[in-house]
Formats: sequence, C-alpha cells, structure tokens
Amino acid sequence: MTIPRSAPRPTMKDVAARAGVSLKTVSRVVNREDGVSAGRVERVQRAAEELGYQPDAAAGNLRRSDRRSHAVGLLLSSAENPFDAWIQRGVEDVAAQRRTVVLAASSDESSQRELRIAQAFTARRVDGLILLPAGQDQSHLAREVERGTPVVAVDRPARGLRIDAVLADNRGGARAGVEHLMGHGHRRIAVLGHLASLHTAAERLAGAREALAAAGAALPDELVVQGLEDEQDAARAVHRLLDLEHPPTALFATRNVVSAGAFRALRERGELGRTALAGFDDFAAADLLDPPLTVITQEAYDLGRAAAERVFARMEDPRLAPETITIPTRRLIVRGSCGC
Amino acid sequence: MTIPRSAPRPTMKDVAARAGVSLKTVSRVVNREDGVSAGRVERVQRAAEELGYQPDAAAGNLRRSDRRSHAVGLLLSSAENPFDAWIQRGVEDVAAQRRTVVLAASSDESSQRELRIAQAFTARRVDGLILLPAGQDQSHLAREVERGTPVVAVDRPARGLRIDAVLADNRGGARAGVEHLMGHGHRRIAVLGHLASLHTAAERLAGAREALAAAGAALPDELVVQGLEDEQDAARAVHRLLDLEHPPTALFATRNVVSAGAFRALRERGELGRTALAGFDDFAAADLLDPPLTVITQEAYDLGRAAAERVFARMEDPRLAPETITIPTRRLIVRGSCGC
DNA sequence: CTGAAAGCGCTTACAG
DNA sequence: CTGAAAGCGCTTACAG
Repeated sequence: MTIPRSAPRPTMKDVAARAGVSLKTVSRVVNREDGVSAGRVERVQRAAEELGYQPDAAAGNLRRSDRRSHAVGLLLSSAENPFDAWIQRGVEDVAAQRRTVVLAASSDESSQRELRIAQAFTARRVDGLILLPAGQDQSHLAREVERGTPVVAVDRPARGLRIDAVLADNRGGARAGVEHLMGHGHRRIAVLGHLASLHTAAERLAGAREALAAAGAALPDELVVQGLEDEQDAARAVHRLLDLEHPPTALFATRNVVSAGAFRALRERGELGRTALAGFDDFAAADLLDPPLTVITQEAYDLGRAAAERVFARMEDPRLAPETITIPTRRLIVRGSCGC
Repeated sequence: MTIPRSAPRPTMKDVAARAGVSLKTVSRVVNREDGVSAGRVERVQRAAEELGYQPDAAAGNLRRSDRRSHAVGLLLSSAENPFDAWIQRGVEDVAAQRRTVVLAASSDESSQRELRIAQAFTARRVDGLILLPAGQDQSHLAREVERGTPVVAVDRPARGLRIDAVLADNRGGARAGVEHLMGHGHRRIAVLGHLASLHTAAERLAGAREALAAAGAALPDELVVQGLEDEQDAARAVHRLLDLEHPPTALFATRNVVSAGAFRALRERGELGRTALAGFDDFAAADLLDPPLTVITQEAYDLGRAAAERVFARMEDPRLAPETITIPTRRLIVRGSCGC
C-alpha cells in the first residue's frame, strides 16, 4: 500500500519557473494587471493551471498597501437561534457581494466568550466586526475601534463604546402590538417580558406602556412580568396571571419563546380564544396553531444586511460619525390569537 | 473638528524597541516560550500592554512550519435554515475548543456558488473544510484533498470525491417513523418526499419502503409523492392524495416543511385526528399544534460536531481512510398526530 | 539566556 | 513590456 503523499502546494515561484518568466510577471498575470504581452499571459496561465496554483490570500495581504483581509467577524449570541441565523444570512449576502468571507462565532451571552472571540477575530485582522453585544460592557473593543476597524453593534447597542448600532424598532413594534389588542377592546393587558437587562426587553416593555398610556389605560405592576427565559417560565407566569383576582383579558409577549409558553398555558387552562394573545417575533408554524398566533415580525435578515452595509461604508469612509440605524418592525401579522 | 487619526497598529518591532530588547525576545515572550529572563519577560509584557500589541496571526503563519491557519471553512446550504444553523453550532463548538475560527457561507444549493465559496476558503488556506454538498459533483475539491486538506461532507455524501461523510441515519429514522404508524394499524401509508435528487430524500423514501415491505404491505406508486419543495407543494399533494378513490389512512412526511404543509392540508379537510401524520425532522412549536406532531428528530448539532471532529482527526493523521459516519436519528418523539 | 540573519509568499517601488 | 531588490510581520535555524 502506498502512502498518499500530499503534493506540495505550488507558489508563484513555481509557476514562474515553469512558465520561464519572473515572479513579478506571474504576479501581474494572477492579479490581472495589464502590461504583459499576450504570449506570456498565456504561458503563465497554462503553467498556473497545470500546477493548480492558487494564490495565498494571507501572504499577498502582508505587503499589500490596503491591508484588507477581505474577512469580517460576526459575533452572534447563539448561531442556532433563528433570529441570529437570519442576521448571519443578511451579513453573508452583503459580504459575498464584496468578495469578503464571514467568520462566525457565538458568545452565548457570556462577556468572557465575547472577549475571546473578538480577540481571535482581530488577531486575524478582520476588516470589520459585527456583534450582538453580550454582557454590560464592550469597551474591550475601544482600541480596535480607535485603530480604525469598523465595529457595528446589531440588535442591541454596545456599552462603553461609541459605535454604530443597527437596531429593530422594538418600541414601535410593541406599541403596534398592544394597540392592536386595545383595538379589540382590551384594557387589562399583561406584558410578558424577557430578561430585563436586555435592551430589547426594556424597549418592548416601554412600547407596550406607551400604547396603554396613550389610551389612558394603566399597566399595573401585577400585570408586568419580567425575566422570562424560556417556555416553561412563560407558561408558569401565565398561570399565575390567570389566578389573579382580576386576571388580564389579553397578553402581550415580548419574545417568541415567551409567546409559545403563553400559548401552551392558555391551552392548558382552556383560555385559548378567551384570553387574547399577541407576541413579538414570529416563529415557524406559528400560523399552524389553533388559533394561529398574531405577531409582530422582526426583519432579522435586514438587520444583518444593514449592519454589514454599515461596516463596508465605514471602510470606505472611516470618518463617518457613529449612528444608530433603526430598522422598522415592518409587519403586524394578524392571525387569530388576538381575537380577530 | 479634529479628524480622528487611527493610531497605527504596533508590530513586534515596536514592542522590541519600547522594551529595549530584540525582536526575537519579543517573539519568545509573546509565544510563551521559556528561556527568557524574568525581568525581560516583564518588560516585554509591559511594553506590549502599553502599545496594545496584538500578534498578526496571518504573518506568524507564513513562516511557521506547521502552516496552520487555525480556521476551518463551513459551507452550508442556507445559514438561516434551522438544520444548517445547528450544524454550524456543532462545528463552532468543536472548533472553539481547538482555538480555531469558522468561516461560514451558504451555497443555496448552487454548484457555482459552492465552487466560488470553496475557492475563497482554500485561498485563505483553511485547515479543513466541512461542506453540505450542493449539486451533483464536488470533484472541484479533488486537488485540495490531494494536497492534504481535510474535507468532510455533512448531511449528504459528496460526489466525485472520496472523502469522509457524516450522515444521519435517514433510512433507519424513516423506517422507525413508518413502523410507528403501522403500529396503529395503518397499512395504506402515503410518503410525502422532498427533492428526489437529494440523498436524504432517497434514503428516507427507501426506509419507508423497507418498513412497509417488512410488514408485507405495499407502497403503491399513487401513494408516493416526490419533489415537494415547500409547505404549499406539500399541502397540494395531500389534497390530491385525499381525493383518491382509496385515500391513505396515514401520511409520512420526509421533511419538516413538508410535515407543516401536510398538517395544514389535513386541517383544511377536517382530517386532523382521522388521517394520521408523522414526519422526519422536528420544528419549533410542532408540540403546540393540535394534535401535536409526531416526529423523528435529527441531531443536526451532533452532525456538525462529528464532522468537525473528523476534520481535526484527519489533521492529526492525514492517512486515515475515508469513512462514512452515521449519526443515529435518535428519537421518535411520539406526540398526538400519529393517532397515539 | 539573547539576538542577527534568512526566509515564508507575496506586493511595492523602482530601474531598465 | 520585464524583472531584480526590498519589505510586509512574523518564525526558523543558528551562532554566541
């Protein structure tokens, strides 16, 4: 049995030798510069083809004046989360147009992992960084920002860092959702919130409050639940709310897993169709439920695209002032759970 | 207004100058080699800290003997697809342990995009490549494989390339699903298949056939539908099946979007609870449906992990013979739609 | 324990 | 149109 010996990877030097030209001529052909005679172009191309030459992107970069790695880092919360996955897809699509690859990693909401990943990315000299900030402080990126690397926060603003942010219109979306419930006559509406420390949770609660206040309705403390992390939390909270002396007649959930848990609890109590429900964030099969769930959708794909576009804009003009870009929460998808 | 001038990024040379030592001493300290006096280690570390020095990973690599980029490429079908996203997460988690970053991109089932992305990855000299093969031929990667880059196919085998593959037990899972339906007395079971050209679709159909054959039941052509690409396709197919003179008494869907479409059609016909339904691949909220959906789950996370582990194993021993690793489709989640 | 020289694979800046 | 030399930021191989 012969041991497969991996053929050594050819370099420009090898191509030059085979084509009988100088290194520099190969470089010119490979980079499609002109000023090389047709015959030589041909010979170099054939030699490169025969050897299976592929330029080494990193080596080329080292001496190149613009020092672009043609890579951007994307620091998500959890890559398997559909919201994060759609952001990634938006980033990928913009990056692909610019011949840029995407380095992706998940922080799992840990500041420590965020720091480590950010360092791994900057050690590779990414041309830009898009992050869904975890924890309370992103100042570890300050030096990188000073050095001119475009860094853009997505979904939540960064803290301790003056950078661009691309956010959803969380407040407006929540307002629209609660207004819709009020349109069905509800005034006693409970808000089921996720982790209070998160920007999105705070904004959506604020939006719900605004909608109620504008209609002269109250949002008593007993109808505000925060810190719901999963379906079980949400289901338990709904059971407690329905046990109140004056239970809410409608529920507004600030996140998709919370909506799902609320739905489950309403079903367990036989309250589906009686207590109304609307939620922030769509999810697969929400329209197959009975009644189908009314939701505000977030355009995570657009968030990703906008963040990536901002990174590239800043690469072209590093002097842009940091901005917060708000992506409209475009659609209230009225299905049945709201009472429609 | 002052124009923010980005501070130039310091190099080892700058650190050496500041610490008053040679370049090589800085290199030793940065790489934690020993044989440097404590005082110098201290001085170098302080200088590096003050300048905010960060080694350039690519530059270091260039001369380094092992030539590891500490990056792997992950070529998915569609990053926003939950199945793909879970694979990514599995790959990420294994890569993170090895201090390796993940380059991710989506082919959208286009051979051309697959080729372009693979080239972008190899131009960056990734240490390994994991791909969910798109199209009919991956021989464009043959040269890279010969050169010793570990390349692993995930979810589907590659074609025109003898490489490792990490696949789900599609056949066994489908068999288990159909057997479960037969356990409820069904013998006239329709199979709702996705794109016939895909390995997963063929295997799952084969598994369903096997289960029926083993019980001496037939799978007549009129009960086999293939090429279903989305919920609408699936719903239409179910309507046609139910219009047959002898409609099926149970449906087996080979993919989650197909299950969802089938569910919708059954609801539209008032057949929920009468015609049984089971599907391959779980999805969010499948358990909130009424009746909740019985499914075979795929462990996409495990597929991703196994593929990444194989890449690293092959980096350590390039002489490993190409293998097909089958990940069990571990669980039949029996909910209500099967008739239980 | 320390460092000067050469070299990784390429581009830049320059000379012919 | 063509190429020899220097250099990007680092590591290697070697000498002291």
